Amino acid sequence: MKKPTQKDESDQPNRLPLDLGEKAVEVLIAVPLPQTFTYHWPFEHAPRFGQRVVVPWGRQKRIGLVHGTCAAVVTSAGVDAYSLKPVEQVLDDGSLLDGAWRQLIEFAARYYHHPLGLIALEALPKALRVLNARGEEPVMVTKAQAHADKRLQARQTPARGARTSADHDPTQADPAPPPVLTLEQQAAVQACSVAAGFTPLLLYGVTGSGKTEVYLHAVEERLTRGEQVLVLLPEINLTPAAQALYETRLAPYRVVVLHSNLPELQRTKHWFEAATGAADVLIATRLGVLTPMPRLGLVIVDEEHDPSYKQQDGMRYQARDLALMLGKQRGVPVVLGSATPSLETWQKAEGGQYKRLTLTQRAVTGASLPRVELINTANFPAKEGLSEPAMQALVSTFEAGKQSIVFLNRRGYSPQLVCGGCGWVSNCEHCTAHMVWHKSERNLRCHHCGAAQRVPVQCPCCGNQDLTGFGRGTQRIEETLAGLLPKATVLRIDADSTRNKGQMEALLDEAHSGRADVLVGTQMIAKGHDFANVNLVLALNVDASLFSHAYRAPERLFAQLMQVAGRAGRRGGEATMLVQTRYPQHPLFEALKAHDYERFASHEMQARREARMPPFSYQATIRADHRTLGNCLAFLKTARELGDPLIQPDEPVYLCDPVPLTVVRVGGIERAQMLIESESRPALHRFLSAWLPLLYEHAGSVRWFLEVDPVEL
DNA sequence: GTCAGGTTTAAA
DNA sequence: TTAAACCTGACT
Repeated sequence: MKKPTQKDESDQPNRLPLDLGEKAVEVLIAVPLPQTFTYHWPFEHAPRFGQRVVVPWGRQKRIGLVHGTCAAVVTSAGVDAYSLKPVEQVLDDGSLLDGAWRQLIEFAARYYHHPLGLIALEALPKALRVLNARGEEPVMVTKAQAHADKRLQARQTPARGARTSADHDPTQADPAPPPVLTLEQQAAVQACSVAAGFTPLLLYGVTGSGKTEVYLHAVEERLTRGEQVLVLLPEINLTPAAQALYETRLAPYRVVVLHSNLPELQRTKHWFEAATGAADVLIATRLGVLTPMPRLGLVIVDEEHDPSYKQQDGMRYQARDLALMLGKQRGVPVVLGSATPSLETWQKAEGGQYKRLTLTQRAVTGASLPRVELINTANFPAKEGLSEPAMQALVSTFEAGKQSIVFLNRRGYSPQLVCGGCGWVSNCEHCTAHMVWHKSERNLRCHHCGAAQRVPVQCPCCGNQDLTGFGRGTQRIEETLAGLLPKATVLRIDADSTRNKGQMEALLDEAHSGRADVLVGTQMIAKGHDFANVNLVLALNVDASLFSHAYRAPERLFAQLMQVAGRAGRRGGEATMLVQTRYPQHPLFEALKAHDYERFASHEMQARREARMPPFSYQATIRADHRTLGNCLAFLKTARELGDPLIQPDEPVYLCDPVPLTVVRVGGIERAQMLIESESRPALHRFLSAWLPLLYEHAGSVRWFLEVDPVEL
């Protein structure tokens, strides 16, 4: 495929520049091509950046975004400048997409080497980027603006610190008065308010130290200045509680939420409110970082270390990194909050590029972090997953009227079903993975491709009826606990039990009300929830992550364990966390016992430095997908041959051997990848820019994509 | 000869 | 990304 470079005027002597005055526009279209598309502008009024237009596209029509005007057009291959197709319709009488927004998406396109048109249009709500059946769309901006003005008028200008809505709503019980800030919290809030211009701040605080209170005060302070605030959270699950809290505490300011599970209409409305400036606070998951916010004054990234900030398809961006760029471009402070910062962030804080605000104590007086004890499974073998001391602790916690959390990062009943006769295992026919036995749903499910089937009554291979589950997931532990504590209420919180709308809230309600005695769950229960009565945390099945060949696995495990530990003892009293492991002497546990993130970080940082791993080097991967692994590897091999001559001697870039992914086949597609490394970020990017155009020409039927700063290798 | 299915290509 | 054109193998 010939890939024309936009406005490439070099080496094309026989092409005539054509003066179209202001009569041509460049339009962004949602197609995976790096260039803009040029159209004739037949209207009297001038085009504006960000206006949506309807343009002919092949034999259909598409919505595009005006990206610029061009005075002169050079005809490029296949395009006759005299027959530029005209823009058919202008959908907006203004534009909500300002220069600041443009800067951010242009940065994202450059940094992630992803087509600008795709990024720009995918950042808009669906209703604004997809032509409806009638083929015409209303003119939106005036309407949105009018709506916004109405909202602004409806909101009485609040007195500083006013909390009117809570006072006036008789249906609502009096909320607890906001807690008094500790000195550390006050200092952190102070640092956020004096921050002027782009200031990256790391709010480093142990779990329960009241980071949320710091956010609330910092946000409120920005709101009184008439600024907007963007609050990013790692998971959709965390948004309802955050919304409720921000709404009561910051009333009557307007708080809106944006995430991918929101009904389409809501999403459009909230986006408009943020983009027109009608909303004051936007609480959002990673996709929120690309929302235009005209009065933006502060960005908060809560749990900045969380891997969910990394988008894992399409443009594979890291929302935390884009949030920092957003802050830099807009000249506003960015607060990154975490008890266990990512090593990338920690390195910047240690180096002084980020200002560190530390909260060392739990905010509730008398609340302390749980005592961490390791149970060596060599000495106390586990029966049905639970060792003797673990069972005793669960029983006595229940008898004392306290709640326990059992953390096991694996859902389903058993990770595989095996035949006692012939050794058959429940492999997925589309993936190199086992199908997980879901006992309560009575099926086998592949967690990679989603395939499901009934549980066979007998072995499909030898007919033996002796089929047993191998390994334990949350469902099986739930069953075991029900047997161990027959009088207790055991609740399971994982992706399966919270699948339907409202289920998560219902389960959390029950947990908070105290009706539940034991909560079994995956990492989902570890994140952000403020359980008052939990005194025991039991972590199971952690050993796989200790020696995983994925180099970030220990970092993730440590963060998860610190996070679940933080669910215990939030309202005072002695709390305990038990970890079942065969390797109690592992240094990760030493740091965990001391609740010492810094020790863990410096140990891990040293290892990364020695291995020249991020953050001491910069990486990208090329992934290749095809039905046959051979084609994937062949493409990557070609890619490497194309890349080698592009490497500059003074800017070393290393192309590693192409390798199949650990899970080679998913949904019948085989996958392989090649790692590209450099100790210089600019060198890496210069190389990628030169290299990628060549790959477009050699892909054939292999599907490929680039990932910058990959998290999983 | 027709049909279903996958693959390639073009889009201003 | 999307849709139509193009190609291939299976089957009446």
